[in-house]
Amino acid sequence: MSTDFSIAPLTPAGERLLDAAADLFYRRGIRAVGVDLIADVAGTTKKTLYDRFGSKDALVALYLRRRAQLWQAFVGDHVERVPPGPGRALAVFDALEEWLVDQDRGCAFVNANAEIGGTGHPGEAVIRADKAAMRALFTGLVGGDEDLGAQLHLLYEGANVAVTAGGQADGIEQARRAATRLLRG
Amino acid sequence: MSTDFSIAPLTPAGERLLDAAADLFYRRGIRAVGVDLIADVAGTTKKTLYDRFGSKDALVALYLRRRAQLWQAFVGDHVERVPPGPGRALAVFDALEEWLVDQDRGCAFVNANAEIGGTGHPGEAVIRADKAAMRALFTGLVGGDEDLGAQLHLLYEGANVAVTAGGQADGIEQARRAATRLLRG
DNA sequence: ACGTAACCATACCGGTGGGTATACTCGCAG
DNA sequence: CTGCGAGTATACCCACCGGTATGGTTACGT
Repeated sequence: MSTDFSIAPLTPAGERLLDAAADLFYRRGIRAVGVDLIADVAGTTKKTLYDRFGSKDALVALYLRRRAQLWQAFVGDHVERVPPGPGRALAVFDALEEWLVDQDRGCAFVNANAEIGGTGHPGEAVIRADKAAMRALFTGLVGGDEDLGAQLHLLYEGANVAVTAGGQADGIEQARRAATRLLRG
Repeated sequence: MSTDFSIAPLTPAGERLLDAAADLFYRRGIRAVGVDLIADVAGTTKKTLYDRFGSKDALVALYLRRRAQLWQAFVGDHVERVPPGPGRALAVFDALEEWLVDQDRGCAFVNANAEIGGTGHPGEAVIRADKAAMRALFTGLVGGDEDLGAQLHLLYEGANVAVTAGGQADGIEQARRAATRLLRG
């Protein structure tokens, strides 16, 4: 299970382009955002975009890879601030709650999958890898119990959807409560 | 909570258009499908499409409304085949499993939300309503316990995502097991 | 001093997007 | 027999899509 999606260093304009693309792709959707707009927002030109990334698809894949890195670092930090034990699994839900304050369009990977799933797009592998990583994270936090890890992961994904697409304000709190009950065995 | 999205009767060409649109929107995504293609697949013309539906947005909203009706009827049938009791909540997961055999692109509402969420699109209300209906269904099936209903709903949404975007083959089975444990109190 | 990588500006390409216009045929109800 | 709703066929509109071409300006390493 290769989860190593390292990102090569970028030139300044390339960095600005990826920043702008990430923000626009997440907030408006991938197909809804054209390369002209990305270059505009980044304060550069389409030429530079294609010089750096080669294609829109490659830029999309890079956006997803970087997003996976950022989120996994974010949730990792949250988890490590809690003493080892069952509380660490619950800390993932705290991390999600905090993350969603700014990122109110839900899971970027679920959203991207809606647009590029089943097309052979280079970003699909990144989506799968992130979901597998989250499941593995939960499994690790509960001492290797793969069933329990998978079930906590379902609550995590469900909370994300319920809050975002369903407008259910207490989705994460409910997920935490259900997780607590599952953790009690 | 208005969940009444009745669908007016359609002319024959209108029916074919809605059928074609529903299939294409679900399988390829909303923005990825143009009105020309829809008219083509339906064996009619763009003119007729606009005569019947007025705009692509209206057609999308209708697609979502009809999809919600179909799914809720499907899951309702499954539930009613099981004797009253906790088994009925588990039957929803059986329904989902069966449904996903053909509909392998996951939840149409989650996917649609990825594309039109936050844009003021007429379809957004349908998405929210379907999620609320599913939560209410679970709550009703467990005798009105809103917390338990919401938590089962999270497992349902999570399973849908894990199977589709995550490629997790046993997602529904894990959801069933977690649900069983939550139902045991 | 020279090459080169990074960047900017602009124009262009074919294809497609949603949506409109015109004009014609059919079947049916008054 | 006339009017109308449904449908067909085709052509058109402008905006935007992803992607390319040309040509020029900096700054830096050798």
